[in-house]
Amino acid sequence: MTPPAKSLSVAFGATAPRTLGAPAPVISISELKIHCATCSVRELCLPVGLNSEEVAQIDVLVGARVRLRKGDALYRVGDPSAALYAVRLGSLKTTVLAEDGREQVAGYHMLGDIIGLDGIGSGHHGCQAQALEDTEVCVLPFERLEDLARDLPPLQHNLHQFLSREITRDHNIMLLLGSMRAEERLAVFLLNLSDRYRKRGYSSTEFVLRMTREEIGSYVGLKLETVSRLFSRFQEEGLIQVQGRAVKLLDLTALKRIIGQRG
Amino acid sequence: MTPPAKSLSVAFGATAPRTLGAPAPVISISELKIHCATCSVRELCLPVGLNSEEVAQIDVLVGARVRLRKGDALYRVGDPSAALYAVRLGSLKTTVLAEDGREQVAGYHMLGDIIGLDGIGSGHHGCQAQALEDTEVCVLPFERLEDLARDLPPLQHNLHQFLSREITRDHNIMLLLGSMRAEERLAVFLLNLSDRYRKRGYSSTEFVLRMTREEIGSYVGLKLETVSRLFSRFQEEGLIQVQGRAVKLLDLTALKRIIGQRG
DNA sequence: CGACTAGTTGAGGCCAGTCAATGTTGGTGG
DNA sequence: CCACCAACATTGACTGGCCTCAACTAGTCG
Repeated sequence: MTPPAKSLSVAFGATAPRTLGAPAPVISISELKIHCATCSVRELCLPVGLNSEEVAQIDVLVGARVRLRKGDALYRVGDPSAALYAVRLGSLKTTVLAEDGREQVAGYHMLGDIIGLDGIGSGHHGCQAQALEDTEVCVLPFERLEDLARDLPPLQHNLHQFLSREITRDHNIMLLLGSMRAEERLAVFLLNLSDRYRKRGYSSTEFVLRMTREEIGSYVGLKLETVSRLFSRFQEEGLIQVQGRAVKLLDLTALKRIIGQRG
Repeated sequence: MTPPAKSLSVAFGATAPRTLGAPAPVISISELKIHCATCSVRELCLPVGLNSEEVAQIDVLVGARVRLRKGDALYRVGDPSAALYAVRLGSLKTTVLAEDGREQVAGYHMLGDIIGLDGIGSGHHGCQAQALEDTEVCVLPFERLEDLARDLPPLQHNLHQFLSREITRDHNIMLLLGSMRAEERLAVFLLNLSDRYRKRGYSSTEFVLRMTREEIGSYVGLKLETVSRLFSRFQEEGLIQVQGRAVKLLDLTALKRIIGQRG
């Protein structure tokens, strides 16, 4: 349909990252090939067994890297969706916007996460992805991904797994938002982060939050003051230690015990 | 991999519907072929243009129908996931379960909806699907669906659209649960139902709810008493007319105006 | 240094939850 | 056909958890 090289730059033109409210976006697009075969996050992006020949085929797929500075948007609501993105470095938040301007953080994404899955259906993004710090993502043009998936059943299955897992993840957040008390929500949030850091080889008990209290609140359906108060209370109770965005989880068992406790 | 006929009954053995709490499930599985080509809900299940030859191929895919009686579970949390299901008749709810037993309704599904999308990733269902009335679904064995999708790019794309749309839908519910007031939530719920009935050729202003107040409440993050009170208030204000589960929307504009109004 | 953003903490209010009593509906069996 | 029962729904009184508003502090960046 579209010539391989060209389609990529078209995709970029359409989904050009830009600082919200800023007039002229400054983005670095590295055309230097990053080979999946030597990429340190490969086992996160491509979890099931692909042999080296198959990985080589995926290498062809990966169009380029995009570098984002803190605050830059990778894509915004309504942008045409032409690609998925694999987080190589840094982290992002995705937010859904209501018509009246209300914002809901739909997810926080770090190393190895695949984002942009929501745009495939309608052809344009239903949410916005924004870098929480300096960030790098690999671009996976979706049309090429579909083509390749037809030849590589394991890749096809992988893709379905990513989509399906995202649905399961969202269901769990719905459970949190729909039926948990403030305490529980924050405990779930912290334990979830802990788990994800652990899986990536970082400390699961000591990390730096990349988002503000307000952003945390938006994610778990609370106001920023409530988040702040709960952090303080958890600290008083010896569950955690907080110093601004630096968090240390002191008592994982107690945190887990909070979840499921009725009022 | 698995012989076509056998794999189907295996799938049924694994995901056998059963009444919750009932000792012996009574399910009707009709082995009679329903041909997609003559199915009245085809344009809902298969939205993009497939030619008649391609539809014939999908016919081969559809394994059987499952009949469910009100209350029967199509699948439950933890059941191995081997198929997607297309709703041919009736309606279902899907619910997520917390470890402590709390239940959150994740969605209501009617004519033409595809469910079971959450199970693909992990290989087992992360939620439970239960019939709200007498219901019939078509079984789409997932392995065969993946095989066929490799030969039929439009089908492949369709599948991705379904998965992606489910994600977008979930994001919108997260927005609702995370940042809307009770009034707004119920207005969104009613307008969403209205819209879906309209798209299916039913009245968009007069319909019968298939779920209890408690189930509505679970879906939108409210208690059943709050749902009941709001229905009464909407009626007093002339927005709707309620008689048990029969609902008539009298003022769609006013209902839409509710959404986005800050406390 | 001043302006700004992010975070903490307190006082008070309100929306939705809780508890409880009563009404309504639909299915079942005598 | 009607009596009965269980599930569902409505409504009221009260409570409480989280939000709102507001003051203050701590960093950060030009």
